[in-house]
Amino acid sequence: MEWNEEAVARLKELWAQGLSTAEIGRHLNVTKNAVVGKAHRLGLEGRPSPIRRAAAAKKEKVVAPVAAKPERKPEEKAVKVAKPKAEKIEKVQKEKLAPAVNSAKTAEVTQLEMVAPVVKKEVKPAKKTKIEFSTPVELPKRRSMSDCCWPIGDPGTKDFHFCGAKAIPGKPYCLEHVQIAYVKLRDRKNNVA
DNA sequence: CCCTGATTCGC
DNA sequence: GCGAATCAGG
Repeated sequence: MEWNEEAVARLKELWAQGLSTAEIGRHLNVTKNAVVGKAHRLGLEGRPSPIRRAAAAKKEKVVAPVAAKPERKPEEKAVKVAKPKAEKIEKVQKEKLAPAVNSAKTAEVTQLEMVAPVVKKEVKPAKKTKIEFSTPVELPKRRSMSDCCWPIGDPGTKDFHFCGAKAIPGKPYCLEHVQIAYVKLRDRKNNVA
């Protein structure tokens, strides 16, 4: 991909509009990786990412020394200095210690087992969730199963009601609302634009 | 399994 | 510099 000025300009614009990297990629005929890679290199401010590698790494470090003395002061500098190389070394060491353990989650479990190996097989019964109904609102009743139950108006308000038209056999909605209700994910996405 | 964005690293 | 591969969360 040749990132000429025009391509970069479009990338920046679409990025600023909040489009996803994959969407921008579609517009520019490149992959999302290309987009995010370029954005990264351009120093564009990233959007909220689902993953937080830094946070995850921090958590690992916090979780590990559970049994350690709590008196130690946090070593901000030491954390800041950590570099990719250090991460690699850490990873290697971790693998040496526990070859089968790779995720932070399982690492936590391992820790717990080491602390209290006797109870590791304890099985907790399924949680019972108590369902409470708060100030029930009288809902309009669908007259019969053959009536469309597409909601109209805001639930909880007086004029809220169901469509009530003749429903398509086997479906809870009439023809009009069946068409709204059953939309393929991809199409819905494109329609929203 | 679909999506997301971020990072790594061979090219 | 580039972006596929990979990671990791939703």
